[in-house]
Amino acid sequence: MTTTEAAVPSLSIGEVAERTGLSVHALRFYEREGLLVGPVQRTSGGRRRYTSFDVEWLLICVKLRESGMPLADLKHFAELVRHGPGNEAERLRLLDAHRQRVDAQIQALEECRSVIAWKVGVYAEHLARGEAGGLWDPTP
Amino acid sequence: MTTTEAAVPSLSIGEVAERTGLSVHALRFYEREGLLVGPVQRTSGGRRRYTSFDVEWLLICVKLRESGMPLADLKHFAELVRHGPGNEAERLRLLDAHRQRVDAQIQALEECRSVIAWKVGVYAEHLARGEAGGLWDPTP
DNA sequence: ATTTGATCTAGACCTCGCTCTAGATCGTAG
DNA sequence: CTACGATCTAGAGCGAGGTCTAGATCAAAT
Repeated sequence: MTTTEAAVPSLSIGEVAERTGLSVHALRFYEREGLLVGPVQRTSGGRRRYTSFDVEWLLICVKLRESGMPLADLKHFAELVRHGPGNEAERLRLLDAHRQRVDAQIQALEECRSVIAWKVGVYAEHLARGEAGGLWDPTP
Repeated sequence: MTTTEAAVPSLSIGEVAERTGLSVHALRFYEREGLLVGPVQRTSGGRRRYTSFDVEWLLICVKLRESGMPLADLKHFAELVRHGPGNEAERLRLLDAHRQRVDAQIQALEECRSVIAWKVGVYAEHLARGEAGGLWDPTP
């Protein structure tokens, strides 16, 4: 013990859950599914200890998941990183493909947004006019 | 109440599937789940005939679903419309709440996008430099 | 020493949103 | 009339992504 603690903080699963927004269940699930780059360290008593690298990786996972990357792709990415250098081109392809999907998703959402906003406007106007106006039903 | 009888072509389920992008299975499923405003008309032989109103509504449903509205909310919206006028304020709330969620989603995606784009940049640069550079692993 | 709370494993279970199957019927083309 | 494809119903099945349970163990506080 003594001086080395500050360099490798080593968090418990609960602390990691707090920091990543994932539940402890999800953390264990991700590990089982092979979504982590390396095996999580354990204490003598068998409890998980996460390094800051683990947490960083998990934060990336969260971002990728948030943006709709399937767990399978995440797993693939983790495998690539796990096998070390030499496959950066593939990692790049994977990420870039995902970025493109995200772009498409943003575009689609913006289109939806404008359709919805227009509808909201229709209803708002209708209400403002004291609901006397003609609002035909299969909502215009 | 509509002006043109000829403008109500009455489509089969297959045709509606084509036009909406939903499968025939999904169309029957949506109907069972009460996601449609009215009951779909039937031929004497029991086959569904969709009006252009049905199709319009379904196209709205598709947009709302695409942007992540759960079927339960869609059902609620359909119920409001089904019960006719008088609840426009609630319809407005429902749609506007969804619009806000979509906005948040777009924002989140844009954040993800920039994180990913940055990472793509890191890998690309690394590769351009002939992968001699230092790429530490839990992907920087 | 005891209690309390966090964590452990393995595996069952859940929600969501469809998708598919089976077996019957309809309707049109030859 | 016969075939054949589209449609019908009821209900089972599926894949994704977790979530939850049971029963045990660990670690810290009283």
